[in-house]
Amino acid sequence: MSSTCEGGSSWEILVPSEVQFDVSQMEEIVEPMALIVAKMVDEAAFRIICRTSSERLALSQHHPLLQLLEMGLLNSFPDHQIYNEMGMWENVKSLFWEMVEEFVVDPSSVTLVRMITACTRSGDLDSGKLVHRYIEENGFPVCLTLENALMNMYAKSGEMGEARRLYNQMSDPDVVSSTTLVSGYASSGLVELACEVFDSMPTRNTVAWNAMLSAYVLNGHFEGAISLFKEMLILDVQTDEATIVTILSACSRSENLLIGQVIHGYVCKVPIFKTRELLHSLIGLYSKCGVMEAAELLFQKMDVKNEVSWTLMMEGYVRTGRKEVALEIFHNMPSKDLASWNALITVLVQYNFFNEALVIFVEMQRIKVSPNCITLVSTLSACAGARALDLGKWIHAFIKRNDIVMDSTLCSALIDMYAKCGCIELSLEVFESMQSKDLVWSTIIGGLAMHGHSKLALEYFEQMTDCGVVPDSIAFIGVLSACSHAGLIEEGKHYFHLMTEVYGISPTSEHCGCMVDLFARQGLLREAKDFIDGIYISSNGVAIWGALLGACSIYGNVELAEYAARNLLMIDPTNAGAYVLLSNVYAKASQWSDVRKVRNTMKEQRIDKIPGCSSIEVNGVAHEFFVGDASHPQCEEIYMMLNRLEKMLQNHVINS
DNA sequence: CTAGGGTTAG
Repeated sequence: MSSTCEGGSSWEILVPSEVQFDVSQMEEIVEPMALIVAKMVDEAAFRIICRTSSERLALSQHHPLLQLLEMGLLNSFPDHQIYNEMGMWENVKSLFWEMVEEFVVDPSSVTLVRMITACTRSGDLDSGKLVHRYIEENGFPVCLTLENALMNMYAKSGEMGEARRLYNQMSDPDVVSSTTLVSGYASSGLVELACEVFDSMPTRNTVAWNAMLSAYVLNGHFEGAISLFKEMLILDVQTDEATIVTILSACSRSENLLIGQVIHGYVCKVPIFKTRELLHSLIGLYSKCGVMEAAELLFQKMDVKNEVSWTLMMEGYVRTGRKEVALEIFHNMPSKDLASWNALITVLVQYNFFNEALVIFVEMQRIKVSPNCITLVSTLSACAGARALDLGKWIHAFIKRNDIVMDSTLCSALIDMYAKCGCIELSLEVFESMQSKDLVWSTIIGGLAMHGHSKLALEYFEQMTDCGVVPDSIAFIGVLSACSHAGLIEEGKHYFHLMTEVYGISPTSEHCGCMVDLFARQGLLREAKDFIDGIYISSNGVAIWGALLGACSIYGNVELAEYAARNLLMIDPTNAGAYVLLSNVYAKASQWSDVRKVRNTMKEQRIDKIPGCSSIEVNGVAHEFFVGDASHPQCEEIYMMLNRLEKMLQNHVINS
C-alpha cells in the first residue's frame, strides 16, 4: 500500500527546465502541462483526466503549478464549462471510485484530500462519510491536512459534533484546524463557541482573524465585528481584502456609515488591492446608506462591472426613492442573473412598491426566467402588500406544480399572504399541513391577531411554547396586538412582562405601540402615558405616539393629545395624520381658534392630508376607493351593500 | 493538498 504522507511534490523533477511559465506561452504549454499532470499523479486512473478539457480543468484546480496557469487555461475554455463547478466535482468523485474499485490502486493522502474536498464542495456528505469509513477500514494513516479536510467536511455540513470529535482526537492541531472550527461554529450560529476556540488559539494569522470577524457578521453581531477589527489594527495584525470586505459588510448591514467611511479612507491609504469584490462592498455600503453620489463615483471608476455592480446601484436608487432610475438601470444592464431579478423585487417590496414588484415578476414569467424560492418569497410578500390574492394563489399552485420544496420561509410567506388577503382559513390550512412548524408560529399568530381572532392567537401562542419552541420578537407583536384588539389588559401586561423578563427580548417600538394601544383604546390614558414615560423611544416611535394621539382624539383629552402630537411631529414633522387628529381633538373641545391654527400650519408647511384609500382585487383586477369616492361604475350598489352590512353589524353588536 | 470574503430571504 502506498500510504505515506507525501512531503513536497515531485514537480521539480517532472517539469522540464526549458518550460517557462510565462502567460504569453500559455497556449503552447497547456498540452504538455496536461501530460505532466498525468505523470505526476501516482494513480493510473487519473490518466483519463487528460481526455477532455473539463477533466483537465478538474485537476487544474488542485495543482499549484496549474493554478498559476489558470488564467490562460480558463481563457481557452468556453464560459459554461468553467462555471460548471458541480460537474467538475462529480468528475473528481467518479474518477476516485473508478481508481479504487476498478483499478484497485491505493489512493495517496493527497488524493484522499482532493476527494474529501470534492465531497465538501459538492455538498455530498454521504460520499464523504463513505470515504471516511474507507480510510478507517483500510487503516490508511491520516496526516494533518487530511484531518483538517475531514473536519472541514463535517463543519460545512453542519455536523459540528463530529467536527469537534475529530479535533479533540488530533495530536497536533494547527491554525487551520482551529480556523475550520471557528467558521464551522459561525455558520451553525454558535458564536460563543467560535469565540472560545478563537481565544484559545496559540497563534493566529490573518485568515483566522477573518474567520472570527465573519463569525460576528454572519450572526448579526456587527458591533462585535467592529471592535474585533479595531483590535486587529491595535495589535498590528496584517489585514487583507477579505478583512475589508467582511468589515464593510458589517458596516453596511448595520448602516454604520461613519465607520464605513473610515474604512474607505483606510483602504485608500494601505496597500490593499482594490478588487472588484472590495469595490462592491464599498458601493454596497453607500447604496445601503443612501449616499448615491459616493456609490456612483466608485461605480464610474470600476473598469470591469458585473451583475452585482449594477444590482447594487439599482437597489440604492430604489432605497432613495428614485425607482425610475433603478428601473432604467435594470432594463439597461448588459446581463442580469436571477439574483438581479430577486434583488429588484425584494427591494421594491421593502420600500412598499408592491405593484411595481409584481410587474417585474410578471415580466420575469413572460421572458421565461425561472424563479427560485427567494423570488417566490419576495413576490408573495408583494402579493400580501398589494392584496393580490389571485396572483398569490397562482404562486401557491406554481409551487405545487413544480414540486418546489416548501421550506419554512416559503410557508411563512404563503401564510402571511393569505392572512393579509383576508383568507385566514387558507393560512391555517398551509400552517396545519407543515411537518415542522417551529419557524412559522409567529406568522400564524400575527395572522390570527390581524383577523381579530384574539383568543385563538393566544391559544396558538400557548401551543407554541408547549411544543418547546422559544417565541421570538415577532410572536410577541402578534400576541400583544391580539390583546390590544380584544381589550385584554391584564393578559397584555402579563405577556409584555413574559417577553422582557423571561425571554429577555428587548421591546421594539412595535411592541410598545401595541402596549400603548392596549391601554389607550380602553380609555386608560393615564396608564398609557405612564407606560411611555417608562421606556426609551427611538426615532421610529411614530406608532407609539400615534396610538396615544388616536386614543386622545376618541376620548377628547386635549392636553395629552398636544403632548403626543408634539412628540410625534418631532420625529416626523410632515406626518399629516398627527395634524388631522390634533385638529379633531380641538374641534371636539370646541377650541376653534386652535383648529384654525393647526389648519394654517398645515397649509404653511404644505402638508396635504393623504386621502384614505382602500383597494381590492376581484378576478385579477385591482379596484381602488378613496374617501368619499363616487367614481366607481358600481358605486350605487356598493354603497347599498355597505349600508346593509352596517345595519347587520349594529344588530350583531346589540344582540351580543 | 486543508481554513477566511461580495449581491438575493418574514
